[in-house]
Amino acid sequence: MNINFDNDKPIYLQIMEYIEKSIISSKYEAGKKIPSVRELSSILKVNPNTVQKSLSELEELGLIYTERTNGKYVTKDKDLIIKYKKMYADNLTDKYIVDMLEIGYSKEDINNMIGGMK
Amino acid sequence: MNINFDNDKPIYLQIMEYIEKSIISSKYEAGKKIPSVRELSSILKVNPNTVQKSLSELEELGLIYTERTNGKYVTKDKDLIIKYKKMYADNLTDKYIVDMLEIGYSKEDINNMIGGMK
Amino acid sequence: MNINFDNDKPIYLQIMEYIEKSIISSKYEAGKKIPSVRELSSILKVNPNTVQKSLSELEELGLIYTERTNGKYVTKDKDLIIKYKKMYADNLTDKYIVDMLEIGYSKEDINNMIGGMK
Amino acid sequence: MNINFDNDKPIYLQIMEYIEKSIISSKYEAGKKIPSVRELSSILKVNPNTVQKSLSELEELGLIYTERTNGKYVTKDKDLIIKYKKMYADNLTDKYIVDMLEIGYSKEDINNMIGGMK
DNA sequence: GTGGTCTAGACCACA
DNA sequence: GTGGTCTAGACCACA
Repeated sequence: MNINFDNDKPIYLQIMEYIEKSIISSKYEAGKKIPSVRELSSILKVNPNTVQKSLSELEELGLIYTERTNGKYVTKDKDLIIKYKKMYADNLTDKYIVDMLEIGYSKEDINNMIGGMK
Repeated sequence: MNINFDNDKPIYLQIMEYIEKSIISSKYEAGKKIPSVRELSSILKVNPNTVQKSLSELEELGLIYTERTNGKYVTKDKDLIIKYKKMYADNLTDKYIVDMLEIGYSKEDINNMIGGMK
Repeated sequence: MNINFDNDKPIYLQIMEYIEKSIISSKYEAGKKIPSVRELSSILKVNPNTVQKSLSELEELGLIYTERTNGKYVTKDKDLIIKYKKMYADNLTDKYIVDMLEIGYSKEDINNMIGGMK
Repeated sequence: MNINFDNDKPIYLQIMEYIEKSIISSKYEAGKKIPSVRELSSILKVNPNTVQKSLSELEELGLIYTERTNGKYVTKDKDLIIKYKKMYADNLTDKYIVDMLEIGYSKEDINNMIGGMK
């Protein structure tokens, strides 16, 4: 479960997305503690400041919260997680379809490609 | 036909992708002249150097070529354009499916979402 | 260890060639860090952007690689360096001989001139 | 006897060199008329102004001269041509040897490469 | 008018 | 401190 960082996007955003995905896919479960900044920074081989920034962003979204001196936790609000999960999937899908239409594929083409992947 | 620049990605890459899409969707046709650096830079409201960089990258891919003092043209090689179009669509599709699977959707879920969009 | 820039050739190409020569002659050794963009630009008295462009070209050749926020390094692939060295020498030699033949020197003349330099 | 123009060098210089070579190799003979600006520009597929500039430079070197309303001629001074030929060959040879030494070839290596070409 | 190169200099992400 | 991106703007070669 490694990140292959994309040189063309800020690392902190890529980490943020990585953790968001871990939450909405229940890899990090509601209410459970997430790895410490130090652990994450050593796993991901990035500077702790960078991890810190990613986590602050997620805290603003309400997906994690901090217990002082104790660590950071995934929100207990399962509905919120589900809401973000749905938003995330809808965004992916919309963006995917728009991109395909823009380069000249029809909805039927798309259905065939997706169906063919089964 | 505007670009809404995404702050989290270099502008030159976004322009590059925009023009690549214009080519593989035949908005810019094989062998035809593309707008000059100055035109593009004034349409897109970016510096000519930035456009220049985007176009250099596309030239490296072989999708455009330069006629000295005359302008830049879409490649005449239609097969190459088709190849890039196919690659582009495959990448979008693969990435979309992997992303969806990673956050916990099944292939059936995906088919439903895509089918539902019809 | 200076470059006398030739007015009739883009500076970035001359810098590129200068660094390529430094690498294939092992002045810059495999795997070692090369001077930073800022250092080079101050040594060579050119704009950092110009140096940047030269180094991008070398990166495309695979002769150097970038470590994010850390610096640029000569490739560790010694075979690649040797390959470029051989190519460079072969090109020089071929071009030299063709040029000499074109202006009317025979192979024997050339051998005499080269031999005479000993 | 075509020129493959090198994009990285002014065309007028490449043409100038091409004609200089034609003169010192006696392809254009001493005292003989050289092709007109129009002919050259149509052969080389470049703008007449560009050819004009190349010829002016050669005229400054004394290698050609203009007969008003009649055309341009190679100098009648055969010694001058020989002098330029020798200079040209010496320059090529010096530059070649310096380049090879700089990337780490010995004089012996060079002799072997040149000898091997026989 | 067209592309290409270059400079001065700012600002960003990251260590 | 390190590389990367971007702008404003100048100047060049060539048609």
